[in-house]
Amino acid sequence: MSKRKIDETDRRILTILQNSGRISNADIARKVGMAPSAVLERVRKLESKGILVGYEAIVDPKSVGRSLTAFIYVNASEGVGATKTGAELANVPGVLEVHYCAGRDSYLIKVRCEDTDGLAIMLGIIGRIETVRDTNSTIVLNTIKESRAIPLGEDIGDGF
Amino acid sequence: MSKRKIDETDRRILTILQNSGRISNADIARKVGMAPSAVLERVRKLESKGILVGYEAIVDPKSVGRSLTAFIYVNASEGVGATKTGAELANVPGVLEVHYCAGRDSYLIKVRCEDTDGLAIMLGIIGRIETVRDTNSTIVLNTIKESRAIPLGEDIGDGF
DNA sequence: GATGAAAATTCGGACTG
DNA sequence: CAGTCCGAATTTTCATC
Repeated sequence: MSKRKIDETDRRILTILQNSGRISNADIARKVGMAPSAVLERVRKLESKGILVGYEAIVDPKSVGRSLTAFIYVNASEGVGATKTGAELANVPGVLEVHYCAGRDSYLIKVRCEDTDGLAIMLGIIGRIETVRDTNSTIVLNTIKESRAIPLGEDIGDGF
Repeated sequence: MSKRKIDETDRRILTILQNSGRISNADIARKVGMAPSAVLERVRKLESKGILVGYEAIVDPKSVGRSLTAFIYVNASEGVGATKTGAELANVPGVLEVHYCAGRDSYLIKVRCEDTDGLAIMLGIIGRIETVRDTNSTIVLNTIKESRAIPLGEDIGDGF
């Protein structure tokens, strides 16, 4: 079995890639002070181990007519362990995240649409899912930070 | 002023990059059936227009000791328009998203930590921010979908 | 589209724990 | 010896015309 832990070099590579996913392999090598071939080997290994899952370009939502962000609690009437509602929610266009949450017995989803009219349309689509009982929306006025980059300082990711 | 609207080719390029941000320019060109130079020119233009904001590698949170995702409503006692609390929240390690929300007069933040102990530590840090009144946490049991990729079908991104 | 420069990729061999 | 790194050779891509 392969080692589970990643070392300091892996952390540096991952941090670089999290912040600029399209940087060239040669540039990563320069930054970490290693040969490009060695860096590439590590990246491939991180990918095959499932640590590096993928790469996403970040599109400005406002530029493509998705100015409004909202979080919606979706209360579902399905048996514990059922995942049908979650899968259906995930398929609704504009639904970016679907999380099943403790306590509330419901899903928390993150959506993007053009405006409040678009949100109303989405809520209509969601409300028409058979297992959905009701929804509770929170509209985002202003996003201060939005990232997927996980801090990888050795003190944080590893230490406790 | 440059054109605000993006055309079908831009949408195809953006969709490809959203799903595989590290694909080579030549491969994009093959997929859209254009010359690499033309594709590169479009990508550069999308970047300079602020439509393509950046590129992120996606790291599996569980692989780096961040298995627990939680959403926290943070109630702040600050004047309308003040952004200090939001900025402070954004600086807390493990806080990935900070949204200022309508209605609740509070921030909704998304955090990742190792476990419930780590969450307790984060809540302590957040609670120590002067303007923070109280917090309300929702722990994620299971994430069905999590993406930043915005659907760019012409019907959706453009049509209404 | 062509062309020189740069980068990605492959692979054998060396070094290390 | 398994894992990692280097460096040279080859293929591919990039950037500029």
